[in-house]
Amino acid sequence: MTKRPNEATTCAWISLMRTQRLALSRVEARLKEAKLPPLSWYDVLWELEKAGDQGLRPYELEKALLFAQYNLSRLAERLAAAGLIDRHECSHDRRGQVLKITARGRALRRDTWAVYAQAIEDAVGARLSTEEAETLAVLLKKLQ
Amino acid sequence: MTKRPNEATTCAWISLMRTQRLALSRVEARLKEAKLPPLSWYDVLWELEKAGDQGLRPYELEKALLFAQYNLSRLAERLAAAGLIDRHECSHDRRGQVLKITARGRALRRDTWAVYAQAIEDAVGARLSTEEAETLAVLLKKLQ
DNA sequence: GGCATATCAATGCAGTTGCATCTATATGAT
DNA sequence: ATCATATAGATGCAACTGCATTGATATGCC
Repeated sequence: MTKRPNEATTCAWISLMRTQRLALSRVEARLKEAKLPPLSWYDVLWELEKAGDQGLRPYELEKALLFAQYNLSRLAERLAAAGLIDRHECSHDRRGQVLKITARGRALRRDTWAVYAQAIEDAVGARLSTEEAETLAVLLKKLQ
Repeated sequence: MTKRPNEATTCAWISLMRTQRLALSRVEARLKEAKLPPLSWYDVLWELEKAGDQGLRPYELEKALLFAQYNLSRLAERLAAAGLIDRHECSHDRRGQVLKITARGRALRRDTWAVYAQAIEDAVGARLSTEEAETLAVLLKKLQ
């Protein structure tokens, strides 16, 4: 069945696209200003830090972060080149590898978070009450 | 003053980033499936169609669509090459130009909307009540 | 085991984006 | 009018992304 979006739906769609772009560009600008790497680096480092010693497989990161396979492959290459992660052989699947964060990676993640947290607070926290933020998150999750 | 984002704020931030990516990729996939150009083309064509006969200056489009100047410059080049817009000299500002949609451009915009509208309905309309969509739009606009 | 199929990750190539800069013209101050 | 500054838009180059494909291994079926 085909059904046209109503006014509210279209308006929500447009707001979603615009707001995300605006908010993201503000936050990315802060990171750049602080000479920190882009958010995608943070996202990978944080996932790996949470994963701890056992690390994560690239395909697990792909799913967790919604990255395209080839993008993650290249991002991992850059992170490894920068000494922020290590790529280990995977013992029980010789096609694969295991990514683990290094001490340098943890340090950079921590430094990035200092700036990132403030930027999130400015972009979101300062503009919504706690209750509004909760409502927003709930509504957004319905779209996922 | 520095203040850390609270749980709700962080959660809203993450949902905003993830949900937009997911929703956008679903919609773009539909367009691609239908062999239609990407959303950025639609956005420009629609702005120009709304602007009517007098067209719009590139810098006006930049502001309306939050495009970087160089991106719009190149996008306009591609749209013009595809015969979807015309670039006219600007009578009262010889640095500038005026962009106007062509008949082909209008036709493509219309065809794109048929698919786009359905995709928005599936990505948003089908997942939220009208009231929820309105609330979502209001909350998102507070972040702009 | 042997083969067909699926999954993991890398990569060549083309297209796009970001950054910095450039040219041309407009605007404002004197 | 002259000059300094600001704005409109284009562009060279490097980085990144998307697409399609590849190589390597794993898994399921007979």
